[in-house]
Amino acid sequence: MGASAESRLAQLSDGGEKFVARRIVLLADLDYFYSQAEELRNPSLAGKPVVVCVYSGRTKESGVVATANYEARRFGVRSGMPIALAKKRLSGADAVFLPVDFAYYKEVSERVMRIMKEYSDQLEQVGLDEAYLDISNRVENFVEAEELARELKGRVLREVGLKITVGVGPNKIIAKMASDAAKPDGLMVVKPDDVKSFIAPLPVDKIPGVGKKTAERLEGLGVKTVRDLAQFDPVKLVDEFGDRLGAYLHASSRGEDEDPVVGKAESGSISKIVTLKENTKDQKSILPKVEEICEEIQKRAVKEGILFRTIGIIAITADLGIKTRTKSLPAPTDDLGILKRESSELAKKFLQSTDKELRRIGVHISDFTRRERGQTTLAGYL
DNA sequence: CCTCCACTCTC
DNA sequence: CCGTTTAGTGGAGG
Repeated sequence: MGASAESRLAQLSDGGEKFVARRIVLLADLDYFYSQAEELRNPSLAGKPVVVCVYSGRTKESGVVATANYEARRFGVRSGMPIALAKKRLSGADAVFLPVDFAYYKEVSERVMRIMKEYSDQLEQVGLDEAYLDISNRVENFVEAEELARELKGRVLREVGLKITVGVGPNKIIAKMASDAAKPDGLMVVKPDDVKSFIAPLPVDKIPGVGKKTAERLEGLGVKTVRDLAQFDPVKLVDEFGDRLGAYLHASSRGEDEDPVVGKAESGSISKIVTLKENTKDQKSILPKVEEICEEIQKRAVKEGILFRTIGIIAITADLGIKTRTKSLPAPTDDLGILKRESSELAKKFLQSTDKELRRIGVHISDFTRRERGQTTLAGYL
C-alpha cells in the first residue's frame, strides 16, 4: 500500500544490494487551530481561556467543544467534551465560548498552506490544520531539515501570525509522533539513529491510529509501551488485530513506515448529519429533515461533478448508538429525486424496524464516478 | 466478487 | 451531558 511510485523510485541499486533511499518527512501542525484563529482576529482574547464550540441547536447550550486553547485546557477542557461540562470547569475563569466558523478557518488555513507549499514538492494536507511535507529533495540531512523547520515556523508566525509545531523524522509516523511530543509552538527532529530510543518508552496510544479501544486491547495482552509492542510476536498481532492493523502495529512499533507523502485524492464520500430538535421516531418530523439534507448533498455532488452509486442514511439513536442503512443503485446518478426517494425509503424502513427514538439523522453518498462531459444520467429508472 | 453494516479513529 | 466529517478494515451473507 505504501510502496507506490514514489517509494519504488527511491529504491537504488548499490552493488547488488537494494535499499530504500532515506526520506526526510516534516509534519506541521497548527496549534489549537480554531481557538488560535479566533485569537488572531480578536487579539483581546489572548490570555483568556477560549473554547470553540459546535452547537447542536437543540438547546442554547447543547453541543460539544471543537477546540480549546491551552488556557482552557489547564482547566481540563478537551475536544469532544459537552459544552455544559466545559462551562462548569471554567466557571469563574473569564472564559470565552465561540461558535465554529469553518469558512474563516479555511481561509486562514489556505494562507498557511500556501507558505508550506514553497518548502516541498509534495504536500499532503490532513484536515485544515495539518500537513506532511516530503523535504527529501530540499535538504541534505536532518541538520538542514531543522533549519528549514525553523524558517517555516518563523514565516508562518510573521506572515500569518500563527504558532505551529513541527515534527521531523524519517517517515510520516515519526514526524507525527515528534510533533505530538513537541506541541505547542514546538520543534522536534528525530534522526534515524534516534527513532528507537524516542518511541520505545511511549505508551502505545501515541502511535497514530491507535486510539482508546486498540490501546485497551493491547494492554490486555500485556502491551503498554511501544517497546512492549516491538517485542510482541507479529504473528499474534495479526491473529488478534487482522492483517492490516496487525502489520501496521508491528511496523510502527519499530519506527518503520513506507507510506509516501502524496497530495490527497478527491474525497470518496459525502455525508451530512443533523441533530433533531428533540428525540423522536416520528416519520413526519424526520423525513423532511432527510430531504433537506439530500438537497444539500446533491448540490455538492453536482458542484463537484460526481455521480454516486451508493446512498445511505445514518441514524444516531437516543442512546447514542449509531445505525446505518445503505443501498447500492443499479447505476451512478446525481439525481435529486432518486436521492430523496431512496434515502426516505431507507429511513422509513429503519424507523419501522426499531423502537428507538432518534437523536440525529443523516444522509451519506459514496461509490463515486466522475461525470464525463455530456454524460447522460439515468434518472427515472424506477 | 458484491452488498451491507459495525466499529475504530481523527479533527 | 453528547458534534461533524471522512477513511478504512473486517465480518456476515449472498
